[in-house]
Amino acid sequence: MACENETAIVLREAGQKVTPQRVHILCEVRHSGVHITASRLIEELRTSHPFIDASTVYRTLASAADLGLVYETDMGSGESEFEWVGKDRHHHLICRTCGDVTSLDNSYLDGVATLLYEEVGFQADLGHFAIFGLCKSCQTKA
Amino acid sequence: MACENETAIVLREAGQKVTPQRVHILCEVRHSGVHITASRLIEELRTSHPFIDASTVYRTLASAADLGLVYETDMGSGESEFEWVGKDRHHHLICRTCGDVTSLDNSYLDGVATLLYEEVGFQADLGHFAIFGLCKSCQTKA
DNA sequence: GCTGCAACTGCAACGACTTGCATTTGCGAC
DNA sequence: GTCGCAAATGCAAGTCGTTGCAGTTGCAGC
Repeated sequence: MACENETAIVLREAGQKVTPQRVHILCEVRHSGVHITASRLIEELRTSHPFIDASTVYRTLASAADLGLVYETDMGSGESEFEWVGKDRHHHLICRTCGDVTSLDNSYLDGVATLLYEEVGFQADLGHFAIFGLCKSCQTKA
Repeated sequence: MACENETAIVLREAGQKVTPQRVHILCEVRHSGVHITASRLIEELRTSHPFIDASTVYRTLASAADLGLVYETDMGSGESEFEWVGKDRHHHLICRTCGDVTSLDNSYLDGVATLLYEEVGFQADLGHFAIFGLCKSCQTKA
């Protein structure tokens, strides 16, 4: 797959060693589409590459998150979810009732980031944000 | 302490049973000033009330958070922090480098909440928010 | 003051994630 | 091609927080 070569290149450019484990893990995240929980990822890897240890998965994901290759988001369920970083930065609206996740364009919070920098001097890292609340359909149901 | 009576009243009004464990736990949160991590809370309770189980602490805090008595915030360290709900809602700016926490007035994010409700129909729960980034002094140091 | 029941507690087991350490491995230098 | 070392891996043990369940307890009604 071209994906694997590309992932390897990204890793090498980031100054990381290119190991089959890392490539497999990151490819899996990449292919999984949107979010994937750590446990689900480990589950999937167990079938395709049974020799990869869970701790390796967590370490790889943590270092990838540090490098900005993936986003790590706490969805409030006690499990972290991971997502391959694409070109567009976006946020997530998470419904407390039904657990539904909606993507939200970056523009909403950009203003806040600018404001914070101008007034407080705080350089907010608003690249990926989880906002909890009540979604439209759950509001009408309640 | 007057605090304990008051806490008991709050609990009863919320339709919860008033047990010594709950009163102790909530008083501890209240007295701890600003934020306190769950593990630190359990630590403190172990000295003052050694008979309280950790699971009771977590359950009490979870139900208190549901009732809006305390805020639960994920500070990104893997440990949740709890804070007694005062009159003012506010947010936190957390520096990724030095770990410093600054309080932020509620007004900054109110606009975002309104915008979200008008445009997406999502009722965001922005009562208490943790924003990660780089604080002023760490920016100049870097 | 007693009774009944729903809610709360404590225990133990469990799942998610981290950490320490010995071994292995990628890869740049020779 | 092979050497050496830093970095990554796998294993096992440990921590943090959650959950199921049986026993206990607050408290409203009598």
